[in-house]
Amino acid sequence: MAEDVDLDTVLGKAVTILRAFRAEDKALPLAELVRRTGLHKATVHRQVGELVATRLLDRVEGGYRLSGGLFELGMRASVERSLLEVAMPFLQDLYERTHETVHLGIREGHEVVYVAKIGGHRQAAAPSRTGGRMPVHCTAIGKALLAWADPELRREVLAGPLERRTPRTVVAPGLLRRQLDAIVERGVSYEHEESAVGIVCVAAPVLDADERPLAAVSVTGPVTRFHPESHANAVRAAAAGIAATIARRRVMTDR
Amino acid sequence: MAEDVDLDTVLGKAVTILRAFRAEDKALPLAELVRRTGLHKATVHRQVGELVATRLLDRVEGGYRLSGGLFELGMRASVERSLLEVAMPFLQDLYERTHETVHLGIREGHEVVYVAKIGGHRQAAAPSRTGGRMPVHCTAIGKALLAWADPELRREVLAGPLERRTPRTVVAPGLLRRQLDAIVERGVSYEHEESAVGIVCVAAPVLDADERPLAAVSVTGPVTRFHPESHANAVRAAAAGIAATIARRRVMTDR
DNA sequence: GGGAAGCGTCCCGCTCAGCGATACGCTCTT
DNA sequence: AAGAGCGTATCGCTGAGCGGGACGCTTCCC
Repeated sequence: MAEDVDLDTVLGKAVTILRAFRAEDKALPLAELVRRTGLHKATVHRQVGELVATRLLDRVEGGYRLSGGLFELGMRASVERSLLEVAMPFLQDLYERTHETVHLGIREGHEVVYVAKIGGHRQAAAPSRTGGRMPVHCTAIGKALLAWADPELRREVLAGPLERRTPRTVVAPGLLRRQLDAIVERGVSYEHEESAVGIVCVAAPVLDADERPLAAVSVTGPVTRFHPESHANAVRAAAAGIAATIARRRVMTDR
Repeated sequence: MAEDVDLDTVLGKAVTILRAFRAEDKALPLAELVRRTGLHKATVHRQVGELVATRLLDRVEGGYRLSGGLFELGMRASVERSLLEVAMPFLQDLYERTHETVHLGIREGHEVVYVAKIGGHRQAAAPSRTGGRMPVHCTAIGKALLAWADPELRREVLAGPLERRTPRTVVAPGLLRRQLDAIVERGVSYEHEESAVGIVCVAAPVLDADERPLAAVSVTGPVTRFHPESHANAVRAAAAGIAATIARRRVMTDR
């Protein structure tokens, strides 16, 4: 999946085990962890015992699962927290105006990490999850972040392989480049069933004083009833509001 | 601030260091970590180095902070996730009807852990944070969870010391017991400046088929403009909706 | 019903990763 | 100048962690 860690330090193994869990897993049996991590059975067994003792894992019938303590710990991560606290009111407004699924995402490497996802009863069946990842090139948020990114990063992504997620995923570097240029000009990015069939999306970047993208906001809906163009202004306004608040409070000094 | 772990296993130390971070900390210097954990300076130094290598900590100017990777990991914790996914639409509705801060919390020991907090621009200055903790006896959510809890747990809390947070915190076991009984009868719990001055709150429990409390929902506002009684029905309805959805989907098998 | 496969648990000797006392260099403050 | 506080580096000792292996259990299939 992503970058592996040290592999043979105690902590490295523990983290490898924790990362073996996916969001969709309810509980994983020991053998499955052995398979996913490639570690020795005895090692995983012992390690997992310690992880339970330190309350990072819960032992449940059918195996192990990530504990609530880990959830607590994760919510203390400062960058995500402060961004989230500033952005939440604007995301709420956006949801109220559209009543469609609202996302807040940041870029990490060539992927988008969703920091927040809020939606109502009729929300579209988007594959995104809070804390989940998606490639940058096939989502509205990702394209917004990429459009305002360093030229070097943009080049990297355009050069690297562009994974095809649906028939409409943009995998031609030339086309993607033209889209990115258009995005900067318009101030918003669109996605038309490029990451999941039936889903469309509009996003706008949260820019700092130097026009660098800190995050991006999006509204997502099913292609059957959702017209991204008609929400472009709302999304732009939300992103601008977040940016202004950040500038005022001077949160997020780095990254 | 709760149960410590093993202390002298590698993982125990690492977790102790991670737990030394509070939600309000931006970045902690090495020396502060040494102070909070009580570990040897050299040990913390090395350990912290490895935590950075495993991407659980970020090194930033001024020290270290919990990384985005930890946030990701935490969001995969299954219990919190599934509860949150089911509850979110109802919390959104509740926010839209009240435009005050909405909380979702679960009980862990004698404390409440906030799983979600959503609010708008005018939100009350509540001390709660997503992933944060508060004592059960001084919050509306806590009292709701306690009112429907096992008699044994109720007894434990009533017997234990009841920390005074504000002049209005209920610290008399007799009074608290009478409140809890009234809560069960009414179906909602109230808090009048018992955890923080200026803040009032109304909460209702999410009950499973056996009437055991899985979580609780609350609406919080400043005492100056917010009248908890007038939102009791909305909170009750939201909690009931979540309970019904859980029953239908049969999430949260245990805990 | 017997055998094989998969799983969780336990054991045990080897070795190296982690330990913490100590020391050093740097930046402020006094 | 001296001292305090901090981050970093060194360095032997030792026991925690390692992984090959064995054992008992259940499940599934011939």
